[in-house]
Amino acid sequence: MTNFSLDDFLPYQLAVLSAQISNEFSEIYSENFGLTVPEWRVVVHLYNAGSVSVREIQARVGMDKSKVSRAATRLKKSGHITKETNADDRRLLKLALTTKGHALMKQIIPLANDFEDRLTQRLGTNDEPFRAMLATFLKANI
Amino acid sequence: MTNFSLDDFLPYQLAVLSAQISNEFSEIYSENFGLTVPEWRVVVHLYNAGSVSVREIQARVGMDKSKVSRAATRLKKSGHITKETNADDRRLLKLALTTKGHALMKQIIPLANDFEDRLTQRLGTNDEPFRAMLATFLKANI
DNA sequence: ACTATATCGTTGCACTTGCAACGATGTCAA
DNA sequence: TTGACATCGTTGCAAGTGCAACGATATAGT
Repeated sequence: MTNFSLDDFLPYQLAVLSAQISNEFSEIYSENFGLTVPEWRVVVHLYNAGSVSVREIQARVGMDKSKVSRAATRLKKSGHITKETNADDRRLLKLALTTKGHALMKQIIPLANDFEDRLTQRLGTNDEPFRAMLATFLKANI
Repeated sequence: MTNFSLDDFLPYQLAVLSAQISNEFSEIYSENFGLTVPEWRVVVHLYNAGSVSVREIQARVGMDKSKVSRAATRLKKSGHITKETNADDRRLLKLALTTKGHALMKQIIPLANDFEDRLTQRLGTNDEPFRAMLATFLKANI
């Protein structure tokens, strides 16, 4: 009697869609540059925000601080970022891109933009309401 | 010069949105019924499809077969499903809900529907184009 | 100055994950 | 029938995850 179709269930649909897209995109920065998803997020945020703490990245990109910390450790080892302690508050770190990290971003950004263009075409969501909904939701939930 | 905002990047937006929703919904079946996400997906599919193999679940709900296998092991231990070998092809399993598993679904379905209603209200996506896009994309990519 | 409390980033731990390899079973061609 | 190959579900393993606990540092009240 009671019917329920997983295919039509919005949380499931979003999960599948998101996982699919995330996998496709991660191939770009994984295969070409050896980055993981958390590393990618950290690098992007540093590119935008300059020198920031682990805590700030955690708050802004929705990752646990241990995830940020470990991504930062790997990124430092690979030479893409530096880690200094903040002189004003020595509990804080100052993460920042190195020249190498910056060069990396310069390479990835065009690829990311291309990917997004192709994606919006595929989804047919170049029109605004969908994107506006996403932006509103994200701002409301961060 | 080259600018790039993670907040406006569609794959990132979808990932955050999906993770947020998935966490919220998983609280329902996790706290109330002790299910994990893979277990939930297996149970739902069995509820719809009756008796099916691991392979079929893997194909239909987008999970690795090891994930399905482990979820099935846990679900059998908790008494929600049975595992028999298919007599016609003894490589295959026949997974099926027990009475207990069926009763579980009867309890969860209303909660899932309520959750989805509240979610579509929150997102303001009760209108069709967004859902149609999702459905089209999923069918095209499975 | 001193104690209690809060915050920051790291780490230990148990758990999950994806992937490859495996044994078991089935298929098909010679 | 036999042998080569494909498919199914499970498992070993390395890596990633969330969470709690920790040491180090800062803040506030007395």
